[in-house]
Amino acid sequence: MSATPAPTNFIRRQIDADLAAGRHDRVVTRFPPEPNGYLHIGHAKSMWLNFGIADDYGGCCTLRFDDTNPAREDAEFAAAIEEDIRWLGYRWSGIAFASDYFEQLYACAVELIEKGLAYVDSQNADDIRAGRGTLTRPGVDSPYRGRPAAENLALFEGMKDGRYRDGEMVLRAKIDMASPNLNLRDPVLYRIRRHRHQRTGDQWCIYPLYDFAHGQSDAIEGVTHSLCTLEFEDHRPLYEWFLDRLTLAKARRPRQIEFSRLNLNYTVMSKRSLSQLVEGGDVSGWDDPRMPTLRGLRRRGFTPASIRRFISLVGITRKANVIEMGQLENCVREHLEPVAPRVMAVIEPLKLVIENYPPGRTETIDAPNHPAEPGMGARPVTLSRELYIERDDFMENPPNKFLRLAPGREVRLRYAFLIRCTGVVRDAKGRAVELRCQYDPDTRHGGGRKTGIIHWVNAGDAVAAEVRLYDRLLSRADPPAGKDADFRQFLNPRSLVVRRHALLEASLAEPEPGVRYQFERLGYFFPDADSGPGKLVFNRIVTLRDSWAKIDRQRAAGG
RNA sequence: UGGGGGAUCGUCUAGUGGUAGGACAGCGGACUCUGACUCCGCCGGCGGGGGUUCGAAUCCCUCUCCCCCAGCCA
Repeated sequence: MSATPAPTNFIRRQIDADLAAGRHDRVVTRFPPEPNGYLHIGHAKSMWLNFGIADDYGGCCTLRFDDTNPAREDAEFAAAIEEDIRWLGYRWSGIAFASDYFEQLYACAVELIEKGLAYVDSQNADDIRAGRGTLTRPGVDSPYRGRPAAENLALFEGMKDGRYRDGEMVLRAKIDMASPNLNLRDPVLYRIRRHRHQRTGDQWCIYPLYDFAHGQSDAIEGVTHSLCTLEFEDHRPLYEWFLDRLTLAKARRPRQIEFSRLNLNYTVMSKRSLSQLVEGGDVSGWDDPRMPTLRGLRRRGFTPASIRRFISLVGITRKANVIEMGQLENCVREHLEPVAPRVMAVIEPLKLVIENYPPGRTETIDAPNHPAEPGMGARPVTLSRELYIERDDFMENPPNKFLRLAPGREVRLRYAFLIRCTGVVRDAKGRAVELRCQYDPDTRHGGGRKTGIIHWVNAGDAVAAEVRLYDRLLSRADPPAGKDADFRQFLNPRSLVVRRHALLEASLAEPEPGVRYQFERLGYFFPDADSGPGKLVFNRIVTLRDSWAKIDRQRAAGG
């Protein structure tokens, strides 16, 4: 067992310094999703950080929904988010909504107006955009920038009271239209939006924007460290600009610290891209087992612990990164290997008849549920004259290192005896449909491993099932990312392979709820939500490491 | 080409003037009734160039490359 790396990072060091300097005497963080979609594994990084830090420092972490844009948000998303957070294993110390603070935020806006730091702009969106300038050219002042405070106050109140049309005017901070930081070029604080809000209903027709709501919400909640992703770095001066000027919680200001977001290769992570997959029908929904959403990972069979472990391994820095999917896969293998009960299942069955095994006879084998954990017990497995093996475990003209079955070759049936292939029954097209074998009863407890070992199921009592084999969503590790880039052309056509005629050993007729099984030699599997009485559907969470596949690939590549 | 960030093995990450370490991947081997697991070994890195210093991934200068920002989204 390797030593767990010390869970330190630049953020924790900053917190240590803040505590040492007496800037704060406790630690308060928050996890602030917008309830406009489902959580994905990138959010897991934020949760790991925010909840983890609060926990380790004896502080608290609230769940705060950033619900400042009623046009995009709804209560169903909020409920789904809560469910996903709990599933991942995190518990919030309190729950809040930015909309809880609408009244206070409004008061903050009034305070800014009174101080001459905000004004109502009657330009339309296009004019505001034009006036903002560009990356290299400064903006120009709005013709309404000089409105006296009293007029702004009256206008803003009118906005609140619904006396103007949507988009007719906005409230802007009066900062600096020539700032090299575009966020400081008189950012919009409030817009008029007549849209029923999931929580406040029709009480408001003006809504604050993120930049104005977030920092103040942090301050109201007593957040000490506001952790967010790197793209908000340029917003920090604005975050602080408000805090510097508002009477709200001036003494103990939250500190915003940014870290880089999580990226995984062979998939996409942005809400935009994920929506495209769902809307384009490329996946079955937000919980499709191929999706990097928490719901997708959950349905696939990933464990919360493996995801948390993954995040802890990946670490927290400010560097752009793309983590290898293999890292995540390894984490779930690492979790499941010592705990997953072993069973035998044949995904693509090929019939096998043991010619010298008496018809009608059966025997029962006690197969251990785990090779290294006797405490996990054993289950009975039936063996008889007719079995099914994996089609891949037979090859007519095997290459050198093929340790499986082939005409004339010998192999061990897992937990049973050696068999030798003595004949192949073929269909009209010459495809093998049945193997004839002879077994050697004296090899039942043979020691040492001299042949290959293959798994099998008994024809008489095997259970039918559908098995869904998942692979990476995309065929390309680094798909095009931009707004107009079409990553969908790189969808992996084999990201889902359905095997409808799999056969499982009889013990799997009623899978234990919540248990991830290892199908020996194949991978880890979990019952899909589509499973029901009389219909078994298993998802492959991840394959086992497979050095034969590697040899095979090399052979194919090298000729 | 304005501003803000970032560059350490293939990938992620530790390091904060004193032997560049870990994880994953890869390669080789041992073990094995899972080509699994486990174990052992190997491979492989400080973006480039200067400077300071007894000593630099770390400090200074310079160059290069990468990411983010022009929503009344978050």
